Amino acid sequence: MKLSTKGKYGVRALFEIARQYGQGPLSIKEISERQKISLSYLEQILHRLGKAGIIESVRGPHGGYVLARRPAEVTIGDVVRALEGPIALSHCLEPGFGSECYQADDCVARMVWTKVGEKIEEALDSISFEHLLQQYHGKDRELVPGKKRAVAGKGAC
Amino acid sequence: MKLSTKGKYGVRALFEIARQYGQGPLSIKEISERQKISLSYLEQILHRLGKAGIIESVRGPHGGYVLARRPAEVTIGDVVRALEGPIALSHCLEPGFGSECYQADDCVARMVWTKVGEKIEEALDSISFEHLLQQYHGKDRELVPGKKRAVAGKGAC
DNA sequence: TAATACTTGACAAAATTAGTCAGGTTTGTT
DNA sequence: AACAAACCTGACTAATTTTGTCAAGTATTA
Ligand code: FES
Ligand code: FES
Repeated sequence: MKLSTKGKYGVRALFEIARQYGQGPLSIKEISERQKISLSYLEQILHRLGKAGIIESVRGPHGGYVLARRPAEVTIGDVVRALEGPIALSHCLEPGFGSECYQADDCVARMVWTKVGEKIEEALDSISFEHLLQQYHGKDRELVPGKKRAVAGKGAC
Repeated sequence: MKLSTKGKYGVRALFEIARQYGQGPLSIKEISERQKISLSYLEQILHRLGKAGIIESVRGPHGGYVLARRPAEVTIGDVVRALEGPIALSHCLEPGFGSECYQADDCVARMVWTKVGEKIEEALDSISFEHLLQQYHGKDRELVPGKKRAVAGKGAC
């Protein structure tokens, strides 16, 4: 039960874009540097978020990415669904699959994974980027000399 | 966000053991046949469940596995934790890791994945095998001639 | 004492994930 | 018009994890 890096990087990248909300586009290069995510990999991630309608791209010089909606209207769930596919704990609970599963009406486990999946969605959808921004601004952020910022190792959030 | 087969097979195997509760041990071979899970693979799974104190093994002829507690006291969460490790969406949220993460106090994502993780645990722990048994017995289980029973393909629950 | 059943650890095939790379195309600026 | 900044696309590969298999045990009881 781990999140893939796509989901984690996606949230961090989108957080940077959300932070910029109302102040023009943020370039992919800038995001890559601030969050220490490989530029090429980030392209894939942002592209998916674009296709999902969460962000919009502005081309040309001084272009970049912009949030497509207000931060309060973008949830962690939107990002996770866009990057990790639908929340279906088992393959046969995915949207199109239901009808194919010939033992659906005799499957004890179905109820279990369905219910847990619903709870996960609930939790993911209850957190918006507005919440993240509020939390971020609420914190003490003095620049102590030796203090490091977001360096994403393998295990980082 | 998928469950591994270990977790899914584990629940199905334990369901069979729970069904047998109070009627002596159920052999690994029997479970393997009823749920169509490879015997060798099942050994690994049951062994882990044993180490976690969820089941007990009875050796010798007519031996097998028995639930260590009443079905109502074994939850899906117990099984998932035993087979997939602690529910930590990100590596750095795992039990022993917290102190190592040097950016924990400056990590926006931490709150998100912690909260979602808690919700998942809540959902998993709210379902016991007693619930599964009740649901199972509540269903109409007539043996219609052509009807097939649990054949676990790759995508099955 | 033979048969049944659990125990352990090593190993390999398959699938997935994570990330790179090499080209594009679009668009604002000069 | 030309240039450069920035996004777009798809193919490709290395690393990791998952999913098992296999072999050689040890324990127990009919
Ligand atoms: S990276 Fe460790 S708390 Fe987020
Ligand atoms: S196997 Fe399809 S519903 Fe469970």
